[in-house]
Amino acid sequence: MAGPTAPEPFRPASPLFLREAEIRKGVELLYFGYSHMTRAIDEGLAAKGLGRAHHRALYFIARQPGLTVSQLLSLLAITKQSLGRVLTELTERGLVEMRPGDRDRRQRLLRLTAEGAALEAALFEALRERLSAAYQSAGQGAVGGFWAVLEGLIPADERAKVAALGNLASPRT
Amino acid sequence: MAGPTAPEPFRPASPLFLREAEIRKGVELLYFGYSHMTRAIDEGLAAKGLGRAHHRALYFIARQPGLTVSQLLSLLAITKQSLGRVLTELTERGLVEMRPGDRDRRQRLLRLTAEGAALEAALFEALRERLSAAYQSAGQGAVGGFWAVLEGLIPADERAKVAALGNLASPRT
DNA sequence: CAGTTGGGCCAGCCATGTTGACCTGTTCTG
DNA sequence: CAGAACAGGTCAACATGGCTGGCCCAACTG
Repeated sequence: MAGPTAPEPFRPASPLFLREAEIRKGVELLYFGYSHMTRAIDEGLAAKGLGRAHHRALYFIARQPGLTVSQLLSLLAITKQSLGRVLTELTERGLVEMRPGDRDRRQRLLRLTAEGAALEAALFEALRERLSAAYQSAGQGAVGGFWAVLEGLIPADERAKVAALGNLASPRT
Repeated sequence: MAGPTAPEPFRPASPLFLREAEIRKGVELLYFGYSHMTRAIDEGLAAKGLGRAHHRALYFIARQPGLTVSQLLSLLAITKQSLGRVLTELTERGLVEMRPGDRDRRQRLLRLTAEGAALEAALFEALRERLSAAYQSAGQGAVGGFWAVLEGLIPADERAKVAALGNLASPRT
């Protein structure tokens, strides 16, 4: 389409047209990186007869004990139905327990049982191995950049929810 | 678990026990970042009645025109069956075409039709918007770190395949 | 020629997402 | 206090995209 003249010159250009190669590299690394991270726990999950959906629920409940069903729904961005199935299975297996909120008794506050916490910790161990190896091979300086780009991918409203994950988690009291 | 004394001191510690918070932050950002990147194209795909699986195939065929079915299989890490379904649909819709290899006529070399290339380009546009916004908000310095950590998540053997993606792509000749 | 390899395809299963409707309690509000 | 709004649960039905195992043909390779 472009004339035959310009042989890909140095192009500072409009920032919305960063060089395609850089974008493709990001897309691909994000795809493969994410794949390998998630595969790290598949074995452990399969051993318990659980799937990735179960792990996501376990993970966020571990991260924010006492969160409500609708908070979890909004984090996972799936439907009530889909979450319901997963949550039912997890409670039936004694990995998660729910108790009514005391300010609002309609709510169910979710938390892991001891067994659930042990499973989550074991799965997290696999994630930690992968990620900490990646952090190390990249160097500590790289980690900040890693975080910053990913934060930029998350829409502003959701960014707040994600950032809050760490803060509210009850300390080991 | 730790005594009440040490208020989270500077801890060079064993590298396999990086602070849990840093690992969890990485896990979460990777999860949400990946989610939002992939959601960026769902609308465009739905408009054509295609799914994410179709996009992955389109993407890699666009990236490496002329690759064989088994090369694509090894990139996607799914089974022949699963890929077969997707590839059949894409060829039936005239988005992908296959021709026998000339050195080995058992192979099917995959490439996009003009229509397929147009669709891939349109979808890529959505990805580019998201990612380039993220690159910008993070700053160019961050991008290298982003790449480095993700590369560290990919096992060495696969890393070669991924890195080769860019190089072999036929230039716009 | 025999064996391996690249690719295709059948039937069936499973996990996980979706919709839409409808029900129960609980809380909030006029 | 009555009615609306809300948190949550549940049913039925369906779509997508993985998976297995088996069997096939054509082509390449020793």
